[in-house]
Amino acid sequence: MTIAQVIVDVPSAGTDKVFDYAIPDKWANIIRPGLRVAVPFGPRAIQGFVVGLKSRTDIKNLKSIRRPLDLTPVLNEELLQLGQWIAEETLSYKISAFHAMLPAAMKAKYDKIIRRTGEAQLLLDELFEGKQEITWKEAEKRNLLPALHKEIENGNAEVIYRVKNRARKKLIRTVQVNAEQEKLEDLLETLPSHAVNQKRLVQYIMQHPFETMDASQLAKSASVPQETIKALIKKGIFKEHMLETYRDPYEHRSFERTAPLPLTADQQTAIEPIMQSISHHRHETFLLHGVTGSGKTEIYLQAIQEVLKKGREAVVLVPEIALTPQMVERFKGRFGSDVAVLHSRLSIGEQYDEWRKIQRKEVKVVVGARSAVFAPFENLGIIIIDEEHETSYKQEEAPRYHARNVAIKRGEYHHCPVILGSATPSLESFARAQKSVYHLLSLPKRMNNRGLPSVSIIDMREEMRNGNRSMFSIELFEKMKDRIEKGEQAVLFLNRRGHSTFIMCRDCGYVMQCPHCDISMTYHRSSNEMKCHYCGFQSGVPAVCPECDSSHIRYFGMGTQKVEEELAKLLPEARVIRMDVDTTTRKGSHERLLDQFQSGKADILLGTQMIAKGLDFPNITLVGVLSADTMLHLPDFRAAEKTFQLLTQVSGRAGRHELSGEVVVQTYTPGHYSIQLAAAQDYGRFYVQEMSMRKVGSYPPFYYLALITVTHEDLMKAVSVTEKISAFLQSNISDQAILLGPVASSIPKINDRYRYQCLIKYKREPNLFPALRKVLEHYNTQSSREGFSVTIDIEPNNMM
DNA sequence: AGCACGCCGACT
DNA sequence: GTCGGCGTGCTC
Repeated sequence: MTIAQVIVDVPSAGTDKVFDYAIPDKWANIIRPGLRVAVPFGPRAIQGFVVGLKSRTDIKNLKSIRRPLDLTPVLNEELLQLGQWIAEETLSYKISAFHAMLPAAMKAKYDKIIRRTGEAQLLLDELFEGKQEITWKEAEKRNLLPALHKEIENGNAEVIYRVKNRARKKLIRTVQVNAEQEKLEDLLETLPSHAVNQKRLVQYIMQHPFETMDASQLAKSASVPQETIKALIKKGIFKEHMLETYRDPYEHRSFERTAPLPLTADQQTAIEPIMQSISHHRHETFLLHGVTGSGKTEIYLQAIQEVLKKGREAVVLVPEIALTPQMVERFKGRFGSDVAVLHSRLSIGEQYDEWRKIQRKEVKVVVGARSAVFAPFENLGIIIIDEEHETSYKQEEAPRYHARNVAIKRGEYHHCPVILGSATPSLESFARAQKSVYHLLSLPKRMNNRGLPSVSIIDMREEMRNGNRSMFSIELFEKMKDRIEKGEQAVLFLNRRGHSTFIMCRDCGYVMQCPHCDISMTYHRSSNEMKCHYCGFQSGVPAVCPECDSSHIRYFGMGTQKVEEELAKLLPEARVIRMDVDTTTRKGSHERLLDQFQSGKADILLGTQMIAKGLDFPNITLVGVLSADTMLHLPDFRAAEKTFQLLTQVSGRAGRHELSGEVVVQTYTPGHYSIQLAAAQDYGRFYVQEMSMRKVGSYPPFYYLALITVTHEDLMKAVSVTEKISAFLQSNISDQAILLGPVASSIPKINDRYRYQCLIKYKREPNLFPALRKVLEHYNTQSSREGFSVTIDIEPNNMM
């Protein structure tokens, strides 16, 4: 007998192991590693992943697999191994890792029903309303559970657990005419006179003969309702076929094919080692450091072309917010229908279909966000990560994996190159390139000898001293006016949405805080409400100070809404588009706003983070950064790096084509090296300077970090558990490692839960991971019911 | 995670 | 005496 080893769909420390199941004979040829199966688990039925087969087991009362949920494995041998590796590296459960690697449609839904088994009885008839079964939910709602419980005990009803497979394929109904011309004519006469639709449809198909046709399209063309077609199917006039199809998110778009562009000398030099690696079937990680507009994408495209020529496949990762139609167009334009696109703005069904195209080998290239790194290709020839420094490549929920590490792992397996591209590489990557762990490739110049935009730094303290209390410096204001007159476009960047960052009482200093989080609330003018950007709590705006009843309430700080208002006042002739989370929540709104801007329906694009990337519009000649300091003062050792990256990225939006660009950076700390060096577009010097800061602070890339966060509703409980964990870890690490804390998190309370944490900085600590594992096992099983949550983040993006 | 089993307080 | 509160431990 063969036994299946199964990882069950229960994310907990106690169940994070293999469970053995017997394979019923009828499934013996189907059940293989990588397949999803429905298995009994305690009283329930749940989903599981087969990870292996074996011939014997010590388990006494072995249960059997109920049924397979797939016909072919959804995870191949490589991905099964990769999942287990991710679970180890990120200290998460195997089941969570498997789910992260698959489209959401593969995650099973469960339902629970009560079915009657006994003979017809008066009471049962009443409970079931004459039906054979009712859902648990319905029984709960109608408060029937106590009565039903008795019937279950008496053996008149049973509880059935069902695993629902959500991975549904979309089917379309097609029809073929299954009747001679004569028969149709007969029908036309015999149909009753009121059957107008059927008559019209028969006439239509007599005039427009066809082989096979999509039923809904036929209904539309003949202008009859769908039911008419069904009626004729019943009469045997049509033969129907259900045809499997894909939900195509780019159905109504056509992409113009592009040919490879001639490479510049710099591009040629950069691409050469990549081509070598491809042709020698060799794994190597390249860091492609190229200034904005230096033509990195063309290198990607030509490297991919080479990979396709060799009959292998390519994965391109792009930050989620940069996955604009513009970006997709570049790949679809070059490789046409060989491209699948994967990102979170697709519906679950669309994601599943794109994934199936990859699995069935109908595409050769995948362009996608973080999770596309798991594309189930079996013959990978290259993995490209564009904007490799982007923090969105690290998943913020468990499993907290970094797509860069996963890509390199897969590159090793497939013996293929991994390209990390950026104008502002993360310090970690650049340091590895310096140590020749990665192979550094540089593109120091912009394409076609276009100069980098000129950057001027404006000291806002100086403006203030000169009596300008507006949010725009004289220079920025004049330049905006100038662009509007010339019909050119400007981009204004502010890393903060809402209207005012906080409101404060001028008499007593009261600042309105979120009652659930330890953070000040942001004023939103459009809805006239105070919002907490952490938990979403909203409340009205106080007319008087809740503390001292004073009416002197002032609005401090500026957000995008406030800037929009100011622009309307100061530059009423300017047409402004605002892009932030508040204006782009609806599906497709992101794309629509950018289209409007591109087609010249606005002069100024005002926005947050999301406009910093990938915008490539020829008419932008001015970029204004309203406050370069907002990020710089965050309690984060990467604040300077993030500021540098952001300023460099934003500046790169200007003057990418014929017109030259200018950038105005407003700041209260003009002397800071991250601002100065971003203005000079001098990555090299920034790297040296920032590395020395990191060394002094014992931060990455000199040390690795592990952040342990404990949350609890009760402050004292959170503190004491963090202390215990910290003491335990201290005794399990060497004196090479540094343990900091316990300290309150930089946001000490979110959603009514207090947050305490400790941080470990380490270099080589073989005992650390086993110790962390123990912490999780202990606190997540025993204490979860006491309301603790303990999370461990290896190499955290931020310390909050 | 769910669910059953089991051991203590407040009711018909 | 029993119903039901939720603490404990198991699920192949």
